[in-house]
Amino acid sequence: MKIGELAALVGVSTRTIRHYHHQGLLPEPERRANGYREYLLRDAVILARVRRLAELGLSLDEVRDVLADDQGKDLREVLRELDDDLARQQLSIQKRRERLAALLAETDLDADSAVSPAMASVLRTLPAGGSTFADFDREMLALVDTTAGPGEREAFAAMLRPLTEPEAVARGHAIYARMDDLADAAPDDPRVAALAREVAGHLPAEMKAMMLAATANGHDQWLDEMPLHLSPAQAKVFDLLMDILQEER
Amino acid sequence: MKIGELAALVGVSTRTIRHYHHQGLLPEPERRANGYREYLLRDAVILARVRRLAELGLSLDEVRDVLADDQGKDLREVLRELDDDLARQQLSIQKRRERLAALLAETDLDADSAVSPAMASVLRTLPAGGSTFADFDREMLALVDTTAGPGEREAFAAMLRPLTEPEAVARGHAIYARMDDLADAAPDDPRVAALAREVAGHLPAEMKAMMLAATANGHDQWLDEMPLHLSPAQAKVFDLLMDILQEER
DNA sequence: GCTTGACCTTGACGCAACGTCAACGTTTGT
DNA sequence: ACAAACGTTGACGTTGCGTCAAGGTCAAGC
Repeated sequence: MKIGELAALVGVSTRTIRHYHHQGLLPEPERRANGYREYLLRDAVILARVRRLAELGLSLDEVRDVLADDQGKDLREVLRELDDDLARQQLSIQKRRERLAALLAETDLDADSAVSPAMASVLRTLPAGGSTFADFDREMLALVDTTAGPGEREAFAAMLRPLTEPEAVARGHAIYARMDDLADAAPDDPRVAALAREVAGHLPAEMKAMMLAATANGHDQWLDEMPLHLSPAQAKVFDLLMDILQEER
Repeated sequence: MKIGELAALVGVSTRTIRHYHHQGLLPEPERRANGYREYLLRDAVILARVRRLAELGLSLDEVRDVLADDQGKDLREVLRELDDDLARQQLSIQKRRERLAALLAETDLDADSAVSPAMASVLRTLPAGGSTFADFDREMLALVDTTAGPGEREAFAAMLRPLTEPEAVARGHAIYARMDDLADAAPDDPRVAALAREVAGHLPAEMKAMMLAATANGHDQWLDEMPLHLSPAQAKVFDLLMDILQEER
């Protein structure tokens, strides 16, 4: 039979058959005088076998291997690996669907897709007006929010809740202003230490605990990544803050 | 921050970041005097968003679309489609794992991977010695076996069981020989009609039913595909056989 | 004999989402 | 001062075919 007939018989495209020839999965058959490939039933059998394995999810390379040491010895091994692989895929899809469901539930309430709704509501009430450092802080919070896992986001936003109360907002506003003032200050400026203490008094206990845990945990980077936008004095505030937190513990 | 730092911060490769630039997913940042890209925290936020969506399984094109009409209006729609897609994938993986489990159970008993074990056991007892037509028949059976669904295979093999009993094997042997004899005969040879009647008496009732159902069912091809290897007289045997089956019904 | 349409041939590019050189300039640490 | 590490652009490799491109072949109808 001709290639189109074989293709129709087994249910693949002629391109697929030629591809398999090229990959050595299906031997090239005899040619007719006109150059057409002349297939026999055997070829259909082989092709059908290849398709069966390929449709199970084996790569063409794996199919070739399996067909090569035809003993069925290696076959079971490969199939088991494949099954493990599929099991993993199932799990990962399951997790993705769960995250999706959470995301869908969220966006039903709040259309802001940039950050989680929990964080969005926090950001709405945090001080923002014109402070360079406030902008920096907001971006940092947004970043943490987007990189966190689904459950972590709510926990993180909950941690920030105390900072959204009117008193705390006013106090935060002042802190941002004092941070801005340190933009060009020297690291040993007396305002640095004072501000660190102020911040230590301002932050919720849970947040301090998390910051300590994060630095202890090898996630030391979260501070070291940012100094690009912090002046030396501002960076020093963070250093001192961390020292204070360690002592408090 | 430089590209490597951004990459480490968000947890992707620098290549990925440049790829996103190229795809317009992440705006190209300012350059330093030396040509290095200079990233800000905003970029990290955007990049993290892209990654979140991409890891959910959105294509980069879809991510771009979602980020474009940022209203979250289209987002839910896309997410729902994605969820449907994932559900379908879950199902297909589930089916594949079931087929795999069946295949593994089979191959534990029988290492012949060319055909199903049920068919293998049938083929082992069917007559085979030196007959051209017997070879043809075996190949056709193997082809049907490999192209059939998992459940169908056992049913098909079961249908052939009666033909593996000693008496039937001897009779089949004779039929094959008579088929071989018709290789160069004319279609109106008297042996043709006689052989068709013999075959009709030889085949199990269930198999006849299936053959009739297959031809009635638009699956008319199963005969028309093969004549390449059948002489005109041999093809005529099949035609007459089908006529007889129709009358019997 | 000629056209038309349905096949066949080989060859090559396209796709998704990056990985991985290559060839070269820059920065950083000792 | 020199090597290691990092940055730049550019281009090819991967997987499993789909999809032209540019023809040659064959059967049928005029």
